[in-house]
Amino acid sequence: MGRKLGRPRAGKELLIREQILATALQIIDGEGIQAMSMRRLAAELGVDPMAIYHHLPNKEAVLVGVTELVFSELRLPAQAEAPWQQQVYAFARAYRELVLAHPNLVLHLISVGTGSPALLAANEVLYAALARTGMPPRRIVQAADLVVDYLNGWALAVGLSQNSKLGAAQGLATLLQQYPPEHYPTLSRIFSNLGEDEHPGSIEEGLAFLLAGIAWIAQGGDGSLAHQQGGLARGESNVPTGGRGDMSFG
Amino acid sequence: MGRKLGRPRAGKELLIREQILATALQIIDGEGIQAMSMRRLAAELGVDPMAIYHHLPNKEAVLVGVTELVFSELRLPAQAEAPWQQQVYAFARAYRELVLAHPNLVLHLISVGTGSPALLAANEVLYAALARTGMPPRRIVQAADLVVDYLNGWALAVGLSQNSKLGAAQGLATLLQQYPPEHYPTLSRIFSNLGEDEHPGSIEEGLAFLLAGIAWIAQGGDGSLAHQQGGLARGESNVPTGGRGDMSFG
DNA sequence: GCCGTCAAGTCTACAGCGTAGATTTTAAGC
DNA sequence: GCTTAAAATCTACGCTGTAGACTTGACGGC
Repeated sequence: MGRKLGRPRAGKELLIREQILATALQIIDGEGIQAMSMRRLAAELGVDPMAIYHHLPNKEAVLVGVTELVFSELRLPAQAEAPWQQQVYAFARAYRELVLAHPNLVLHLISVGTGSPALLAANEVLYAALARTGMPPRRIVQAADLVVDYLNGWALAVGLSQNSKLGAAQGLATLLQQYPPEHYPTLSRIFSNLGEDEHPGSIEEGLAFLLAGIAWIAQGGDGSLAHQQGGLARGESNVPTGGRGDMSFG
Repeated sequence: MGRKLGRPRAGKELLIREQILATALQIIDGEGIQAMSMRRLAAELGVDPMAIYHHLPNKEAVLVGVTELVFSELRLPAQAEAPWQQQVYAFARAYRELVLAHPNLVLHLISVGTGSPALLAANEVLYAALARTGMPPRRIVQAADLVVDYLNGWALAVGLSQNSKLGAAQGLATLLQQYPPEHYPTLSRIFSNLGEDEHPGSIEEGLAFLLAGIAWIAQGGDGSLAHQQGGLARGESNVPTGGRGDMSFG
């Protein structure tokens, strides 16, 4: 019988860590993360399920390994001479490419990725770009958190809308059609006056808003509501800008 | 034996949809979403696992029901007179309260929530606030997407860091200590010049940047890199602002 | 009052999951 | 040459979601 037992000849091992992770990524990219079971992965490798455990301690380790494999593809063009806005754009684009290449892995990219050295390098680029604004460290960290949170939120939306191929706003528009227009007047008005050719995968528009805000505050804007026509005068803002978690309504 | 069979007396039903969802939420809040199995839920209700299926078609329906239950708690103060920035803040705060009250449900709040009528009402508030900036519909949708994506990214970070109680930047700082400072010079410099008392749960600072950017563009800023000292002069920006998905590096 | 239909709950069972433990064979180290 | 350890397999356990059959009692129509 073709039943194989015992340790294989040298160099004839059936499995290596690299192959396991590559195959796992293939399954995830092709059929989603829920299709990636240890048994399925083993079948794909033509091997007993338990064989994998000689190379990786458990399923979580496989997923972490796959995530690090993907993050290792992250390559940033270190253009130290460019304006900081372009550097942030470059950071965002690199992350965007990763997410669009592996949308089914998005959740793990966001959660597991934090521990990856490749991500540290990427953050070095982001922080260096933001440091060139001249803002104090505290503001830089806040701005970086803002950029990262936005990109993660956008990435998650991409990952979730993989099936429906709709952006968040697009899904809202569809849902809206089930109700009479007067029920949600603003939404109805705005979406009826909107062109058809929006592309939800874009990240530029959001970043444009975001970088404008960072630039404003870096220039000396106080982040309050003061610099808006018809807004509050400087000093009478009642939105806490440096508060310590006071979010109550009262 | 205490073995119960058959249809119960009128009014003596052991289960109602409402109780099932409330108990499921209790499990999720207390022990995380992975603890919420149908068997566990049934045990908590003192009932056979299959009994649940007479009230909800499957586990996914339970989770959707729980999500809608939580979203139904979302109540926005409709202060139509306030400046639009404060209205956006109010929207963000309401969402924040929801997330902090049920961090273990974050992923479902983001993904399943889209179909909930309560979320439509919340979006009506957000869009109405942004419409008061005077921006054209296309910009309003972009700004709303930005706000929603940021809040979702922030919420996901809260959900993921529930165990470690660390913010994204805080986790970065910890990871950074494993390497010599000269390896990631900018990160090292910034984090060493940073106070200890950062509170990662805050959303105000990010929103301050974000609203500043929206206000700038609403005032007539073009969203390019032009309005930054030392940046590009107006018109020579090579960052696409109205592009159609052209994200290539070349 | 009676009877068919349906609803609520139980019980059994199945396929799939992650993985612990024992077993077999062979490569590598002393 | 002997010992140790590694690679792969096999079996088995407890867990999961849920399909299907069964029991009992409520309810509507006659």
